[in-house]
Amino acid sequence: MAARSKNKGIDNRDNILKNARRILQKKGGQNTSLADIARAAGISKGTLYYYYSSKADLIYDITQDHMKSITATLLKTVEEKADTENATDIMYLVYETVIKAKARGRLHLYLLQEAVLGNAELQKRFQDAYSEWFDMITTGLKRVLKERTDVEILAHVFLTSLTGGIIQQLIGNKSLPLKPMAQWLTGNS
Amino acid sequence: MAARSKNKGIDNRDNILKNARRILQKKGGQNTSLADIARAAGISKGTLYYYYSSKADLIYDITQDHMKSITATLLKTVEEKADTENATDIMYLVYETVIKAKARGRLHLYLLQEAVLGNAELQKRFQDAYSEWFDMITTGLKRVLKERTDVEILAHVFLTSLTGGIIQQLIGNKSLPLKPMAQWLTGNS
Amino acid sequence: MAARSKNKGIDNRDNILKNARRILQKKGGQNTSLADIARAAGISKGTLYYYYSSKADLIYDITQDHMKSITATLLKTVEEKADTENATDIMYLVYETVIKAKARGRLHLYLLQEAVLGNAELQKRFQDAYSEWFDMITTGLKRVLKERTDVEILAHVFLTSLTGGIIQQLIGNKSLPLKPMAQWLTGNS
Amino acid sequence: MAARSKNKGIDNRDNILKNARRILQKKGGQNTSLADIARAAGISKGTLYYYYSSKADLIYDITQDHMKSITATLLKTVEEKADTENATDIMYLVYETVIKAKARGRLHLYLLQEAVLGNAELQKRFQDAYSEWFDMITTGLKRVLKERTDVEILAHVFLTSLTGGIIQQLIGNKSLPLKPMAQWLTGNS
DNA sequence: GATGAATGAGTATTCATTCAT
DNA sequence: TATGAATGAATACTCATTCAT
Repeated sequence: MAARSKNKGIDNRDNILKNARRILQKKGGQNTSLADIARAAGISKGTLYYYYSSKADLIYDITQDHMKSITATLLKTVEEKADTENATDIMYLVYETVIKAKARGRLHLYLLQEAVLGNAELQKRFQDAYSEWFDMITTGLKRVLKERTDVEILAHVFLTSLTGGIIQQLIGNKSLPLKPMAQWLTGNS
Repeated sequence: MAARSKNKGIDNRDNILKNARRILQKKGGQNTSLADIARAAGISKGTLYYYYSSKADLIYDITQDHMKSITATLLKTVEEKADTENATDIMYLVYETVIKAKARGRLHLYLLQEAVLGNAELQKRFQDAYSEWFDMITTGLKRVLKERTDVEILAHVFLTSLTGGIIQQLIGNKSLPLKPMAQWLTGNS
Repeated sequence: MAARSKNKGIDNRDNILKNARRILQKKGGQNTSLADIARAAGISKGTLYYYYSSKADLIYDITQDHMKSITATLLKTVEEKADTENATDIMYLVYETVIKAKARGRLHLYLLQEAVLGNAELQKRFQDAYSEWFDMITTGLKRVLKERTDVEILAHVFLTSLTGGIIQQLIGNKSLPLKPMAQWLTGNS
Repeated sequence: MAARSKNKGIDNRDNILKNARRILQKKGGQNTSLADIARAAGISKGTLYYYYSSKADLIYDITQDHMKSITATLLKTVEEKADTENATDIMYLVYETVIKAKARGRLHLYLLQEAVLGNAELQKRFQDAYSEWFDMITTGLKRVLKERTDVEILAHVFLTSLTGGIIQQLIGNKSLPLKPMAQWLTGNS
């Protein structure tokens, strides 16, 4: 829709992106204006519009960045430990790591809202991210649970549960028994 | 905090509530102003404020309504069928029923956002709802899966997965294998 | 302009008046709505309009009440003590009594504003009050300062200074040397 | 509290200020909205907020302007004529000049109200202005009434009387004998 | 007499977006 | 490249006033 990746001033875009994510995580989406983001990035509103032709454009790139960040977290946890740890520990670690990053969760919820509110491009990005994470989880689990044939279903259950866990964390529900849940999920036959 | 359930003009409050939910589900929270809600309810903005002293006040009642609606859906599915159906079918039915109600999901996401954005009253309401649903699910499952001792953990996994499923549905992810997931969840030993 | 002293329900009007003055003094004019006044008087807004056909109408009666209250204060101070005390003490007492009644001063300022903002009836009321107070002061001073011929000018200086003193008190200026000022005013030859 | 004198767009701030004072003097504070002020200044409401981040912020600058204007008037009258005229004439001239500027008086009353209604910053400004005027009057009078030791008390009486005179003028009281009052004030021994 | 319900015009404030320089 | 200035439409909320019962 909007012109993206103009290839000009990539460092500037990076600077904007970093600061935008930082302030969005701190203040929450609805409380952050473009003026706030510009100020956080140390540039003027005019300059912001020089690099991003609309708010939707900026939000798309922020989403991109955000998704990559989650993917990196998953990758680090799943890939690096897949050989040394058992499935339960990995799953628990993912639960803990992803769910407890509350500021990131708040940003996630905000971007979700933007996507759901009719931004088709953003929705596509979320769907792609889900696929990507699904593949990573499946691949990781297959390496540990070699003999199991239900890994894909397990991955779906786990991923949806992970998303739901983020939500629960955001509304302050501290009582989720993440460790037993991880045990239960991997204790399947 | 805000005076609620003053018992005055209950019918009109109901009218407002119904229409507010309807339009919020259709247009999404961020795109709906109090003026829109008043228009949808066929009253003036002034009248809206006669019944609800602030937007937060109105949203709280909408949340109340919304939660009750989900609870009723769950209750109907879980309680009524608990004796005649097996656990897998019940779980699948809940998945389908709750997840596929897309408009309701959009409202859910909006209320969630409001809660997360610092509305403590609303957060409490969400936490209470989670407890309530957890109890219902647990009770229902215990009736069917009499011999199982892991019902509570199963309930947690299922409920988080259910929430995550709502999110996936909202971003247009049609590929969740809900039936196999339900089977997998109840197939545990 | 508006129909006043309808002779019906005088006690109710009195009740409204008393409570209106009380709450206006407490909360200040701009922060007090007719709803507040009705609530303070323990009646509905509808009833308020039954007794007063407009806000201006109510404010006129409040002004009437307020002026009478100041007049009574002046009368009590000037008349009762005119024989036993000297002019300086009386003047100082008036200064102190009128200026230090801060809540009443705040109401005075509010009514003043209303009058100045184009309410001719109210302006007339203020002018009449000034005349009345002027006469009282003059009469009182003449009784004490029998031989003086400049009493009327003194009364004008004193009355304007008194009004100015109320203002100074309202903005928190505590440094007015009221006693020396009273001495100075009566020390004239 | 609010960021003032940002040094940006001083000319436009001046334009806003001038027009704000003009329209406030004409219509009175309660009848003038920010929309009115913007219209009077020939700019949009948005632009008004570009220069003033809140109504209180704008009002503070207007007060500043207004106070300076009165100070300048006083200075011109007191300082320039202090050597050539006698005390009575100076005092009378101040009475006349300050009291008769009715539009300015209306603005004064409005700002007073704002200050009294809990705006601490504004109250401080009024107190400071009183001190400043007091010093000017005292200095001016001392130059003319060299031998007098009661100049400070006289200055207090005169300044309060001056404020009271403004009020009387605002409610349309034309009968104040300013000349005799000035004579009386300087005729003290 | 008394009131609850309804209203509509008005208020300060926000913010994404545009544009001349 | 970069920005300061300007905008207008939108937003939540207030309040004096009306009126049917």
